[in-house]
Formats: sequence, structure tokens, C-alpha cells
Amino acid sequence: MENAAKTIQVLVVDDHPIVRVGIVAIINARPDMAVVAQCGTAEEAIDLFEQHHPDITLMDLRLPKMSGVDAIRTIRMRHPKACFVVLTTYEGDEDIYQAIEAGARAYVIKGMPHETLVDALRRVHAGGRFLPPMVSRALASRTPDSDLSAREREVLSLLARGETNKEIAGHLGITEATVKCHVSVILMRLQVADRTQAVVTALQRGLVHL
Amino acid sequence: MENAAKTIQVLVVDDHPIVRVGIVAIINARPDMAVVAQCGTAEEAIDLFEQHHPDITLMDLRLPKMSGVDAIRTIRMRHPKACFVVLTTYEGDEDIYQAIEAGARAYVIKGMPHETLVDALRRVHAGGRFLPPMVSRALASRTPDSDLSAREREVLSLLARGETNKEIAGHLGITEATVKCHVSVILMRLQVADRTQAVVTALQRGLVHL
DNA sequence: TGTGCAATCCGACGGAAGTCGGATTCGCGG
DNA sequence: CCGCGAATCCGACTTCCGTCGGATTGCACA
Repeated sequence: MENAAKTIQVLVVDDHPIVRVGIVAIINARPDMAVVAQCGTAEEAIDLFEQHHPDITLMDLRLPKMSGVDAIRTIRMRHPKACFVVLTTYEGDEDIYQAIEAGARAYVIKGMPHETLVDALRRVHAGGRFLPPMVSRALASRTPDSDLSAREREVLSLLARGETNKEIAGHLGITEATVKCHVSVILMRLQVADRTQAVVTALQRGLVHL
Repeated sequence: MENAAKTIQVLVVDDHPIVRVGIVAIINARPDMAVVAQCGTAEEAIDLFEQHHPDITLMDLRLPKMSGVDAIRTIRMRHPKACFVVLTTYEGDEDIYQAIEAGARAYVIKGMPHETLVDALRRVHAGGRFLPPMVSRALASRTPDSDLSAREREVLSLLARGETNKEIAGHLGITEATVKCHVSVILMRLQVADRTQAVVTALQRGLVHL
């Protein structure tokens, strides 16, 4: 049988080299875990997972090109038993929800004590989960109406670029009146009064980026 | 006289413990430099500077409560010869400008190779400066009109909260018409067409936060 | 002194934004 | 089959936003 004290093999994915150094130092300082590989992009992460089959993949969500969530989805497509711990600077609740949905078993925020990260890794390896109270609260703040339809998300992203209703109508090939209707629905779902507030809350909830 | 090979004493300020671990590991791995202290807030940074008088203070800008720029200003008030290297996740050009203005001698972005950070520290300690091309470009994108008056910044921050002209007028004790005028000036200075675009560009340039 | 410039303030007009009511399509369960 | 809700679409009405023209203050500089 397996030895219960076998070290936990971790793959580290983060686009900031400095952060990677910190994570690697923290993990390798523990006797029961070790970093087997590291990289800075989602594409490399997929390759490295195939090579090393780590026990846990520690994944940042905001990466250049392909996102961390997409990497998780891709890897879990072929390896449903793969374990993921998300480590990110605190973003909105949408990122968290997407990550959990994609199969992440823990969500740790940069700027927490080292022990939090280590705890999360150990609990996940033991088959458990780990969500800090701050994350749980963010998830609880998701009202049922807050999920937008595909079309509405499309409109919202154009809104966040500062486009007018007429411009949005041109891009989507629909009437300005229709765009206004979508905008109204978005305002209701986000519980805000006008398009500017919609953009602000969408940004801080992570519904759109930049 | 001083020994030219004397190690560079560095104070590290960053609110993310994980990032601090990475920075400390990188610096202490070089024979010519060493971390003498570290902390996660601007207030602690001021105290630690008084205690250790480091050669260089490596400072993150986005900190809880007091900002890194304010910490730089406070310390340089009493120690004009203090050297600062700013290390931050890439924000807008406003942060960069403020930091340079406050007396930072180098600006390094997280997510660059380790050697960049080490280079910056060595050059600054040798009396030089260090600005990555990305930062220089961001500074160059600052048009002369882009600096707003105090009143306009005030209006902009309320804009970014999603307030209407009437609400802003109420908060500032002026007429809605006057608010509209300020908004128009802001739009011109930021070179955008409407308030939503103004909020978006203000956020990505770091003129306002959140 | 006075002239120029920037900041702050206000009122009135045209256009954009948001609300309301209504129509169509599609899928889902009775 | 029919009803029902959700998503998508549109037109007319009201409110708000942004522009324009104009006025005042204060400060710098000749």
C-alpha cells in the first residue's frame, strides 16, 4: 500500500516569477510536500501536468492568454481526478465561482499567512476542501439573479469598453432599442441604477476584466 | 573609507507575505545584498526605517490604510537621502508618476525575471536609476492636459462610485449644472466621450482605485 | 495695473440613456 | 396540445447627460 507520509507533489502555476519563488520556498520548507514543476502560463501548465501528474496543482487565475480557469477545465477533461488549489490576489466573486465550478477544491488569497496555503494543500490532499471566510462571504453575496445570459454578458463587456448603445447595436447587428432593453435587464440583475455603476460593479465582481 | 563590496542593506515592504518570501529569497541569494527587515504596512515601514536605516527600501505601492507613496513622502521628509525602489503589480501610469515624484529611483514590475529586480537594486545603490521600457512608455503616455485640478479629481472619484450628477452636486454643495461642467472638462482631459469611458480609463490609469 | 489664464460657477438646448408596454420565438412540463 | 417562463427583439415616452455660451474669482507675469 501507499505510505501515508509520502510527500505531496505540487505543480505551481503563476505568471509572476517573484511569487513563484515565494511559493516554492514555502512549500519546499515543509517535509511533507514538494514542488515538482512550475511555470507561468496555462499552456505550459497543461504540458507539465501531463509530464508529472502532480497530486495538486496550485493555480493562479489571471494568466496571460489562456486563463487559469480554462486550464483547470482542460486538464480535468482528461484527468477528472486532478486536484486544484486556486491562489490569487483577491478578485471578485465571479472568478471564485468559476473556479469552484471548474473543479477547484480550495481557494486561497495571496496576502494571507503562509500557514493558510499549507493548510489548504494538506486538507485538499486529504480529500477535503478549503474556503477562507472571505471567499465564502463573496460566494454568499451572489444573488440568484446575478447570472446574466450570454447575450447580456456580451452587452456588458461592450458597456465596460465605454461604448454607447448605438455602437453596441452596430457591433451586435441589432437595434438600439434592443440594446437598451438588454442594458435595463443588466441594471436590474446587478441591482444598480445606471450603466456607469454597472461597469464599476462588474469590474469589482470580476464579471469583466480591464 | 567604505568597502565597495559591502552588502546592500534592504528593507522590504509588501502586504503579501508570499511575495515577501519570494523577494527575501531572491535578495539573500546574492552575496552583495541582504534583507535587514520586512513588513506589510506603510506604518511599520516608517518605524523599521528609523530602526535600521537601510541603504534601499523596496516598497509596494498598494498597501492597506496608508499608501506606499505616502510612506515614501513621510520617510523622505526626515531622511532626504533615503533610496526607494518601487515594486508593484503593473498599475496605471498615475501610480508610477506619483512614486517618481515622491522620490523613487526605480520602478520594477512584479512578473519580471528576478534579475531585473536585482539589477534595479544594484544600479540604485550605485547612484543611478532604473525604469523598465514598459514604465517609460506609460510615463510617455501622460499628456500635459492629463493632470486634473483638485476639484476635478474629487468629481472623478464620485463619478467612479457611479453617482449621478445630481448626487455629486449634493455631496459637493454645488449646482448640477456646475457638476456637468466639471465632468465635461474631465472628459476632455481624459480624451473620452462619456462618463463611463472616463471611469474605465481612470481606473486603468490608476487615477482612482476600486 | 491690467491682461491672460485657469478654476469655479451657472442656465438653456439637443441628444443619449433608461423605462414602459408589447411582440416573437423557443423549450419545458402539465 | 397548451400554458408558461425565459430570452431576444422593437417603438414611444420621460429623464438624464453632455455641449455651448457666458460670468465670476484669484493668481501670475509683464
